[in-house]
Amino acid sequence: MGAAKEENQRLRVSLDQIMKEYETLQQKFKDILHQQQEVATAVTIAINQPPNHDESELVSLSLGRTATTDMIKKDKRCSTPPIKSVQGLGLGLECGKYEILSSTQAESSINPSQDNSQEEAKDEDGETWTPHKPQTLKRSGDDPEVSQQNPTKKTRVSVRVRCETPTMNDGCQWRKYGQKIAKGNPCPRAYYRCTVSTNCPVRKQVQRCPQDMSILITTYEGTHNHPLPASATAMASTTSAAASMLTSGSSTSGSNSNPSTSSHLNFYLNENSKLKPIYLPYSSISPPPSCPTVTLDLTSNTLSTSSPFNYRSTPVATIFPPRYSSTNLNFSSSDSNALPISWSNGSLSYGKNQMGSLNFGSTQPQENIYHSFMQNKSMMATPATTQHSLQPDTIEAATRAITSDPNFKSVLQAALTSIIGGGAVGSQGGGVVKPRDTFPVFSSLPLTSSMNTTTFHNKSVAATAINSQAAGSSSLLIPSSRSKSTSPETSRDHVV
DNA sequence: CGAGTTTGACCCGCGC
DNA sequence: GCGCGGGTCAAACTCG
Repeated sequence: MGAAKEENQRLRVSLDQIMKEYETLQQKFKDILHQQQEVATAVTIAINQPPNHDESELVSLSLGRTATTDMIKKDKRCSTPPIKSVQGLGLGLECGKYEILSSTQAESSINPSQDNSQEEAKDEDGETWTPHKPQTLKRSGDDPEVSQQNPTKKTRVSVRVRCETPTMNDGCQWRKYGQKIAKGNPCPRAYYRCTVSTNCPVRKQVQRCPQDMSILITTYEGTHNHPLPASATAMASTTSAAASMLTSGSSTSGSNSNPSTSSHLNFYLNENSKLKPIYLPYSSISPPPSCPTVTLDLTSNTLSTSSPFNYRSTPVATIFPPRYSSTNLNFSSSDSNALPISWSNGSLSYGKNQMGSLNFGSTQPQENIYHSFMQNKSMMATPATTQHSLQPDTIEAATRAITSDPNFKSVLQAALTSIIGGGAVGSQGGGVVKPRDTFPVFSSLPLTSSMNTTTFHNKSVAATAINSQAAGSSSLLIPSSRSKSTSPETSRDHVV
């Protein structure tokens, strides 16, 4: 948040400066024009210098705003700096709108992500994993580099979630084709392939985390070559966004201090600033280094009952079918209109109803909350205690690192907006964040007071919120020991 | 009976 | 070249 505020301040200052220069230039231009009018005849001046031409030239100084000419006309001779400053600030806050707009345009015109192109080249010319493939603008210099690094490597997306069921319902149809006991993990690894389409190349591996049996690790690989069910779009979007992050943002940082060490970006959906990750850089499920992997870690295992947001203490019933436990990751849809998407992995769930509202809240009954809480507490005492605790400075450095990565921001933005927007994109006008169930990322936003009651007319607003939040929220933390020193070029695994 | 699961065998890449 | 381990195949089996 601090970084975002500073950036806002910088933008505001620069905008003010530009506006002053603009006014100065305008005044000079007026003077010149006036002098010319005095020297030349009134008729020739009127012909050679039509006012519109002048104004159109001035538009180019508008710092990338939409810069309608009528606005220039309004400002033409009487500048209104305060209003413009607000506009300029609004520009910064609404950059997500611009990006989403651009990405929407990109969806129809630009070939999605690098990994998709790789997979399409390798597998088949199927559809992309998701229409909500995030597009990070202006990173053309990155992707070719990535493609050179991994010309034929498939990008995997691993999702870690607390789930009691053997497999999580992500909306797709899967057929199990094999099972293997991996070395170092007593839990067997199951292999599934997508059966929505007969020749769909997408496969997934499901395995329990050896350190914490309640954690289900699902690794997706490949790109669907068929339209996805609505209930599967969210997961697909998320995973593809994460994969895109890996492929797009993996060439920006410097050298890796430890090439053999995977780089992990831990995105903890957690309201608690104290990070207690279950952090398994060398889990046996980790694929070989030849396969870059993004890990979506949704196993946030802390629960702060004193949290001001308290989103877990406001259970939202009937968001997902009751047959799923509180630790279930559920993308199934029990209603064609409603799309109950609940990542109720003990700390996060979200759902979108017909109104497109967004619930980042617990869906579990109170007694389950207690059990989950106790479970989480116990689990915090076992594997989490083996993790190194983060110092505030490292958290700050990590936050700075993560916020300095535009690829991550855009991808995270796209991922979350794809979830938030879901099927309502363009049709239902977005969602409403419920104040009490507000996802912690939203909660600590400076815009919270308005966002709590504001309909997301554009999913990008939420994306911008996420994006802004990424600048300093305690919900978004990185173990700095890795994020600072590792390079995505040589690090293939990313825990998000 | 068809669809899905199980499970041993097989293939293949990688490290030594 | 060999062994190991991950990934896949496919026949047998189960279930609705």
